[in-house]
Amino acid sequence: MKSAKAAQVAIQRVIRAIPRGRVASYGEIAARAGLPRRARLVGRVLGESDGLPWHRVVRASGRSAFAPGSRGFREQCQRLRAEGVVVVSGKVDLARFGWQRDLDAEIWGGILR
DNA sequence: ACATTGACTCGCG
DNA sequence: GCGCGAGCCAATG
Repeated sequence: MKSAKAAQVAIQRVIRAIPRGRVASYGEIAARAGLPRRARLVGRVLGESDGLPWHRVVRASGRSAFAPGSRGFREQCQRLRAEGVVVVSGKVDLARFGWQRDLDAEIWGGILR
């Protein structure tokens, strides 16, 4: 049973699991929800559901999915910075704040060893 | 059933 | 880094 509703629930669950101070891409979320190639579906669910940490979801490039300067764009940058995420030129460094691509430990571990 | 529409992604130039 | 085109797929009319 792979109903659309089941997919929606799976996606919501994954998004709620994104740690504070971290971000994840649409494709990443879809994959983690067991729905490869469903990035657009993630966007749809975000728009229809509320109560989700939508601001922690960005494009694969690290940029916001909202148009630069738009309401949602500014709101997202603001919320992210509020939880410690560094946003440079409307972009997040996935190597440092990406959820899955958590190179943080390895990078610093290597330098500070 | 067909066409359009995206909070997307990737490869090319 | 930016624009373009192609691939993608559920929802909508």
